[in-house]
Amino acid sequence: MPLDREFFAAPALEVARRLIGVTLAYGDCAGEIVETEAYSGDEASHFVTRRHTGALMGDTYASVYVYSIYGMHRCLNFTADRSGPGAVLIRALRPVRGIDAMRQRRGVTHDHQVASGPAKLVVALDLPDGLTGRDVTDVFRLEPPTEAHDIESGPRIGISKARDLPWRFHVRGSPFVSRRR
DNA sequence: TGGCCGATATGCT
DNA sequence: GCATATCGGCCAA
Repeated sequence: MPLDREFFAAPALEVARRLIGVTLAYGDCAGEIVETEAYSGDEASHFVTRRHTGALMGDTYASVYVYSIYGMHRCLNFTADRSGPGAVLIRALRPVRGIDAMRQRRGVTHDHQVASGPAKLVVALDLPDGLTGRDVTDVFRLEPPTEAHDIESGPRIGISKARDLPWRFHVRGSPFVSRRR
Protein backbone atom coordinates (compact mmCIF):
# COMPACT_ATOMS: atom_id res chain seq x y z
CA MET A 1 0.00 0.00 0.00
CA PRO A 2 1.66 3.27 -1.09
CA LEU A 3 1.69 6.29 1.18
CA ASP A 4 -1.29 8.61 0.73
CA ARG A 5 -1.68 12.38 1.02
CA GLU A 6 -2.50 12.21 4.71
CA PHE A 7 1.00 10.93 5.44
CA PHE A 8 2.14 14.51 4.76
CA ALA A 9 -0.45 16.17 7.02
CA ALA A 10 1.81 15.75 10.07
CA PRO A 11 4.41 18.35 11.10
CA ALA A 12 7.48 18.51 8.84
CA LEU A 13 9.78 17.11 11.52
CA GLU A 14 7.69 13.99 11.85
CA VAL A 15 7.26 13.55 8.10
CA ALA A 16 11.01 13.99 7.56
CA ARG A 17 11.81 11.26 10.06
CA ARG A 18 9.15 8.93 8.74
CA LEU A 19 10.29 9.33 5.11
CA ILE A 20 13.63 7.66 5.92
CA GLY A 21 13.50 4.16 4.46
CA VAL A 22 10.61 4.96 2.14
CA THR A 23 11.07 3.87 -1.47
CA LEU A 24 10.51 6.69 -3.94
CA ALA A 25 9.62 5.64 -7.47
CA TYR A 26 9.41 7.87 -10.52
CA GLY A 27 8.98 6.40 -14.00
CA ASP A 28 11.25 3.41 -14.35
CA CYS A 29 13.56 4.48 -11.53
CA ALA A 30 13.37 4.09 -7.79
CA GLY A 31 15.49 4.69 -4.73
CA GLU A 32 15.23 4.36 -1.00
CA ILE A 33 15.20 7.70 0.83
CA VAL A 34 18.21 7.71 3.16
CA GLU A 35 18.50 11.42 4.01
CA THR A 36 15.98 14.22 4.57
CA GLU A 37 15.72 17.66 6.14
CA ALA A 38 12.71 19.36 7.70
CA TYR A 39 11.84 23.04 7.20
CA SER A 40 8.94 24.88 8.78
CA GLY A 41 8.67 28.52 9.92
CA ASP A 42 12.32 28.79 10.98
CA GLU A 43 14.75 31.41 9.72
CA ALA A 44 16.38 29.08 7.18
CA SER A 45 13.08 28.05 5.65
CA HIS A 46 11.92 29.17 2.23
CA PHE A 47 8.66 30.01 3.95
CA VAL A 48 10.66 32.95 5.31
CA THR A 49 13.50 33.50 2.81
CA ARG A 50 11.43 32.98 -0.33
CA ARG A 51 8.19 34.38 0.94
CA HIS A 52 6.37 34.28 -2.40
CA THR A 53 7.36 30.92 -3.85
CA GLY A 54 7.75 29.45 -0.38
CA ALA A 55 4.14 30.26 0.47
CA LEU A 56 3.33 26.82 -0.89
CA MET A 57 4.76 25.46 2.35
CA GLY A 58 2.01 27.17 4.28
CA ASP A 59 -0.81 26.71 1.81
CA THR A 60 -0.47 23.02 1.09
CA TYR A 61 0.67 19.61 2.23
CA ALA A 62 1.55 16.65 -0.01
CA SER A 63 2.52 18.98 -2.85
CA VAL A 64 5.73 18.81 -4.82
CA TYR A 65 8.02 21.82 -4.34
CA VAL A 66 11.12 22.01 -6.55
CA TYR A 67 13.37 25.03 -6.11
CA SER A 68 16.46 26.08 -8.00
CA ILE A 69 19.66 27.32 -6.45
CA TYR A 70 23.04 28.61 -7.63
CA GLY A 71 21.56 28.96 -11.08
CA MET A 72 22.21 25.39 -12.08
CA HIS A 73 20.74 23.06 -9.48
CA ARG A 74 17.25 21.96 -8.55
CA CYS A 75 16.17 20.26 -5.34
CA LEU A 76 13.08 18.21 -4.51
CA ASN A 77 10.77 18.87 -1.56
CA PHE A 78 7.40 17.64 -0.42
CA THR A 79 5.26 20.09 1.47
CA ALA A 80 3.93 18.96 4.84
CA ASP A 81 1.91 20.00 7.89
CA ARG A 82 -1.80 20.62 7.47
CA SER A 83 -1.85 23.29 10.16
CA GLY A 84 1.34 25.27 9.54
CA PRO A 85 4.26 25.84 7.17
CA GLY A 86 6.25 22.72 6.40
CA ALA A 87 8.34 20.96 3.78
CA VAL A 88 10.79 18.09 3.64
CA LEU A 89 13.88 18.27 1.45
CA ILE A 90 14.81 14.90 -0.05
CA ARG A 91 18.61 14.88 0.20
CA ALA A 92 19.74 11.40 -0.84
CA LEU A 93 18.56 8.09 -2.24
CA ARG A 94 19.98 4.58 -2.30
CA PRO A 95 19.40 3.51 -5.92
CA VAL A 96 17.06 0.54 -6.18
CA ARG A 97 15.70 0.33 -9.73
CA GLY A 98 16.73 1.81 -13.08
CA ILE A 99 20.25 2.09 -11.75
CA ASP A 100 22.00 1.98 -15.12
CA ALA A 101 19.91 4.86 -16.47
CA MET A 102 20.54 6.92 -13.36
CA ARG A 103 24.29 6.22 -13.46
CA GLN A 104 24.38 7.30 -17.07
CA ARG A 105 22.49 10.56 -16.47
CA ARG A 106 24.81 11.38 -13.59
CA GLY A 107 27.94 10.35 -15.47
CA VAL A 108 29.23 8.29 -12.57
CA THR A 109 30.23 4.68 -12.10
CA HIS A 110 29.52 3.96 -8.46
CA ASP A 111 26.08 3.57 -6.92
CA HIS A 112 26.98 5.72 -3.95
CA GLN A 113 27.51 8.77 -6.20
CA VAL A 114 24.25 8.43 -8.12
CA ALA A 115 21.90 10.26 -5.75
CA SER A 116 23.98 11.27 -2.72
CA GLY A 117 22.82 14.88 -2.68
CA PRO A 118 19.62 16.86 -3.22
CA ALA A 119 20.50 18.19 -6.69
CA LYS A 120 22.07 14.90 -7.72
CA LEU A 121 18.89 12.93 -7.20
CA VAL A 122 16.90 15.33 -9.35
CA VAL A 123 19.31 14.65 -12.22
CA ALA A 124 19.37 10.91 -11.54
CA LEU A 125 15.58 10.66 -11.69
CA ASP A 126 15.47 13.06 -14.66
CA LEU A 127 12.69 15.13 -13.08
CA PRO A 128 11.14 17.58 -15.58
CA ASP A 129 10.23 21.20 -14.95
CA GLY A 130 6.74 22.03 -13.81
CA LEU A 131 6.32 19.57 -10.97
CA THR A 132 5.91 22.28 -8.34
CA GLY A 133 2.35 22.38 -7.10
CA ARG A 134 1.50 18.88 -8.31
CA ASP A 135 0.18 16.32 -5.88
CA VAL A 136 3.05 14.18 -4.55
CA THR A 137 1.02 10.99 -4.90
CA ASP A 138 0.16 11.78 -8.54
CA VAL A 139 3.80 12.21 -9.51
CA PHE A 140 5.62 9.65 -7.36
CA ARG A 141 4.91 6.26 -5.88
CA LEU A 142 5.99 5.99 -2.26
CA GLU A 143 6.27 2.60 -0.59
CA PRO A 144 6.76 2.43 3.18
CA PRO A 145 9.85 0.75 4.65
CA THR A 146 9.86 -3.00 5.09
CA GLU A 147 12.47 -2.87 7.86
CA ALA A 148 13.28 -0.51 10.70
CA HIS A 149 16.28 1.77 10.19
CA ASP A 150 18.78 3.21 12.61
CA ILE A 151 18.03 6.91 12.15
CA GLU A 152 20.53 9.58 13.14
CA SER A 153 19.69 13.29 13.35
CA GLY A 154 21.86 16.39 13.24
CA PRO A 155 22.08 19.99 11.96
CA ARG A 156 20.90 20.79 8.45
CA ILE A 157 23.50 21.23 5.75
CA GLY A 158 24.39 24.33 3.74
CA ILE A 159 22.42 26.90 5.72
CA SER A 160 23.69 29.97 7.56
CA LYS A 161 20.70 30.56 9.85
CA ALA A 162 19.15 28.28 12.47
CA ARG A 163 22.16 25.97 12.34
CA ASP A 164 21.47 24.76 15.84
CA LEU A 165 18.30 22.89 14.94
CA PRO A 166 18.91 19.12 14.48
CA TRP A 167 16.41 18.78 11.67
CA ARG A 168 18.41 16.56 9.33
CA PHE A 169 17.74 12.83 9.38
CA HIS A 170 19.66 10.01 7.78
CA VAL A 171 20.29 6.30 7.95
CA ARG A 172 23.22 5.84 10.31
CA GLY A 173 26.34 4.68 8.49
CA SER A 174 24.76 4.67 5.02
CA PRO A 175 27.27 5.21 2.18
CA PHE A 176 24.50 6.74 0.10
CA VAL A 177 24.02 9.96 2.11
CA SER A 178 25.52 13.29 1.04
CA ARG A 179 28.96 14.10 2.37
CA ARG A 180 29.25 16.56 5.16
CA ARG A 181 31.01 19.82 4.49
C1' DT B 1 15.61 47.83 -12.32
C1' DG B 2 19.96 46.49 -10.02
C1' DG B 3 22.46 44.13 -6.74
C1' DC B 4 22.82 40.57 -3.45
C1' DC B 5 22.45 35.93 -1.89
C1' DG B 6 21.84 31.00 -1.76
C1' DA B 7 18.46 24.13 1.49
C1' DT B 8 24.91 22.85 -4.41
C1' DA B 9 28.33 20.23 -7.05
C1' DT B 10 32.69 19.79 -8.91
C1' DG B 11 37.40 20.22 -9.84
C1' DC B 12 41.82 21.81 -8.50
C1' DT B 13 45.58 22.69 -4.90
C1' DG C 1 40.36 22.97 1.87
C1' DC C 2 38.89 26.56 -1.56
C1' DA C 3 37.27 28.74 -5.75
C1' DT C 4 33.78 29.14 -8.90
C1' DA C 5 30.02 28.25 -12.21
C1' DT C 6 25.51 30.62 -12.96
C1' DC C 7 20.66 32.55 -12.24
C1' DG C 8 15.92 32.87 -9.95
C1' DG C 9 13.83 35.25 -6.30
C1' DC C 10 13.68 38.98 -3.36
C1' DC C 11 13.63 43.70 -1.85
C1' DA C 12 15.27 48.47 -1.77
C1' DA C 13 15.13 52.41 -4.51
